[in-house]
Amino acid sequence: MDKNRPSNSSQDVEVRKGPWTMEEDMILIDYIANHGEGVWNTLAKSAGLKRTGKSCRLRWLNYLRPDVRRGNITPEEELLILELHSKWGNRWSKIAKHLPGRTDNEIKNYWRTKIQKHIKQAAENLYGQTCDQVNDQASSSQACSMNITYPMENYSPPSFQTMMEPQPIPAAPLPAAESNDSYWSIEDIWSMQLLNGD
DNA sequence: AACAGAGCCAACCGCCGAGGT
DNA sequence: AACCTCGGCGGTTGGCTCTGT
Repeated sequence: MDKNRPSNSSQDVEVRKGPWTMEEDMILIDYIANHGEGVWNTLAKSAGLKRTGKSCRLRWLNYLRPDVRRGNITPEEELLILELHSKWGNRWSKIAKHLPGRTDNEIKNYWRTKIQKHIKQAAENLYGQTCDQVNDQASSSQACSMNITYPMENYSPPSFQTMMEPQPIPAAPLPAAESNDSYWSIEDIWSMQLLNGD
């Protein structure tokens, strides 16, 4: 049984799903502006929205909140995401707390699209195999499960152009930090992410 | 211009832990 | 202690948009 099933009580109130309309957005914004965030299920009912509390919360946090930043992830943000992901793995909300205005959902989506694509490419370049093949091997290797971190205070970010240009493939999967002017290249980080099992 | 595939992202789903009764 | 409700989280999906052929 789903513990999060909206508490419709006895009367099966119709619950809307799918994309939010502008009217719904306005209702939600207006209600929160006047009453603040409260118990989401109550809020949804009181505001007259035929949505679950969870849906309202998600919409507000990921889209309607005034401090939500939208648009491209900056190179600095990308590096921070990589850094924090290496520490915490898929703890998106935790990572998002360190990126003001970014939501966990946005970071998660960004990771799945942009960064995983780079990891896949790096893996194929490194091993001449498909990412699936590499993942199969990594998942069976104890060495690949270790959590590699790299101190941010010692990190000197490369330029955006450098990051986006194809880098020479490192000879070893885990190059020494000293081998590249004392900081990790973006490809190194991606490779490490790969070997961490992601 | 039309189609197919890839990319992107908003939203839903299911699980878990906290807190209240 | 057991149960219930709620908020929060990570994973997944559906559909829209973009890009290449």
